[in-house]
Amino acid sequence: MQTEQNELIKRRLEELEEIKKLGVNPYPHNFKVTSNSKQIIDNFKDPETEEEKEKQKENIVSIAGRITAIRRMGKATFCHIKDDKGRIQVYVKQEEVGELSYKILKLLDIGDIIGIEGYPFRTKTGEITVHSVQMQLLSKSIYPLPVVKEEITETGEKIIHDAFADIELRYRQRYIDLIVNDNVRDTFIKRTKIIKSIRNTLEKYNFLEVETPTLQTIYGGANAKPFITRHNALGLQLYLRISNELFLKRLIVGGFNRVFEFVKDFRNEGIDRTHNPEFTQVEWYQAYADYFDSMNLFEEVIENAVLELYDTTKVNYQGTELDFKRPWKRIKMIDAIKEKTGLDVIKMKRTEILEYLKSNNIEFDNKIANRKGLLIDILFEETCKEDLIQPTFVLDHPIDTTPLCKPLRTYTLQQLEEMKKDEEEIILVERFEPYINKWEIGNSYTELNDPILQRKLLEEQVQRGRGGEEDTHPMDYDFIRAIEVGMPPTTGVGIGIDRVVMLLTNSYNIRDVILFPLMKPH
RNA sequence: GGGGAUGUAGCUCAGGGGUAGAGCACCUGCCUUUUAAGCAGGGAGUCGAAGGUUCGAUUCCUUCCAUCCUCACCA
Repeated sequence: MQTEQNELIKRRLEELEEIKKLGVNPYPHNFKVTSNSKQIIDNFKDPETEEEKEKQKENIVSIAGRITAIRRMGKATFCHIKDDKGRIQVYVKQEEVGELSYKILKLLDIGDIIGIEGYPFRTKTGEITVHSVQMQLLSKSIYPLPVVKEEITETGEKIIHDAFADIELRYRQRYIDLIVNDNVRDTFIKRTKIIKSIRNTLEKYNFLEVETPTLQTIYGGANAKPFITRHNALGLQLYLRISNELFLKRLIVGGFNRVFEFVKDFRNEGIDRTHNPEFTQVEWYQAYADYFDSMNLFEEVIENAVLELYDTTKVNYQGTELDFKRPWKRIKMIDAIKEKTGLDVIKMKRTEILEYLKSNNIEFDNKIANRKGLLIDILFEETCKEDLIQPTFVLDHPIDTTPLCKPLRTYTLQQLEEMKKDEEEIILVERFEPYINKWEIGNSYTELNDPILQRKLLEEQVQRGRGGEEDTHPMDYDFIRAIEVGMPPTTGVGIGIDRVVMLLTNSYNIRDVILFPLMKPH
């Protein structure tokens, strides 16, 4: 659409000129607001006598908002204006606001922002309305908004006409989406409340909120493809973080015993309904604690957020009732597989698992065919994940799935040494993943703090990368040094905020919980 | 990247080989308690883009672009 050529825009530009000719600044600098739509409606009391009615006229409020509907009736006009707290009807009579103001009003459109001084009253049809004694244009809109009309039928059913529903436009022009669609507004308010609640719970337990770099010279803390960028002055290749894990652990080494950070992570991978290239996580790290402590805190953090929003632990997501009440179900990955398939993967040979995967048409990257632990992980994902609807912790993954996690405490040092020599032996680590509605919504470890093993595991990752495996963890010698300096026993957690918000706001697509999701330019 | 669907007025949509339709929005007029306000009249479109077939394409074909769904990829 060519802005200059659009008839509606042209018309509005003409109106703008007319307003200026009347000596009125269409973009004044300020307006004193003393109330809002919700407050007025909540505080309104119907007068019981004529005397009271007259008295109410002295109760002048000042509100401002955007015009969302206009009904002109000659020398009087009704509009609905929308402010930060909701919507309210305004009644303007020429006789009362004066001829100039009424002339201006005639030049106004849906989308314009006005200030109103007046007194609340109830109309014949029963709507609480501000009877305007003064009206001021605060900002003239020249780009036409979609006009959404609501009809409330006799049965009380709400019908929305001409909703602004084009998904692409809604994402690309979120400012319009927010003006027009109340449920969108509501979702993002809830998003903020969820983040605030998580922060509150962590602060209650004396976690310190910190900030770590987004631009990193070595990325790490997860297995993912990074975005690559460049610092000109230093002539340096940099990465946008895929995780902040290694920095938060450095802080644990540095003596902050409890830290957390809300971060944008960036992963250069596919986009779908649960993945956006930039997404939000909160990670926290706690010294002198293990993954059992993390499970407890995880449940509490999420349950608190749900309670904060809904005063109940039950939430409907796309027709499924999810109950976030603590304690959540806990199941070991190995047991989940056994329950579902009858297979005892610990006893099985690698080749037997391979055979099972193939005969069940489960696809996987051939490069990992010789890694028994990763095959088990795939087997789990393909067979068990679909049943994980209610909040469930899946525990104790094979060590091959991560180089940053500590083996189970049940192994003796000697056992571990022997297991490492035998490729058929599966070392399990103290890791858990919380699943809700089949989605991983986080990750947690009893963190590896043995510098010798840490170095060895990262070196293996590098070897695997050279062998052609994708998304292996890069070497970070400074991180190794930090662990060598000595990290106390520690546990850490990451939560995918976007997915949690999706679940708690009944949002189908991750883009519905990200204000400005990535869109290709036209 | 594979498969499926969609793209027509500011918004929501219908239509269909012969040059474009509705409701709302917009414009003009009437209207001082309306509320999907009403009544009367009017204007508005490169039919996503580019090629091709055809006397003629918004419609059929091809390619491209964008979006959604789905699969693959993504601890």
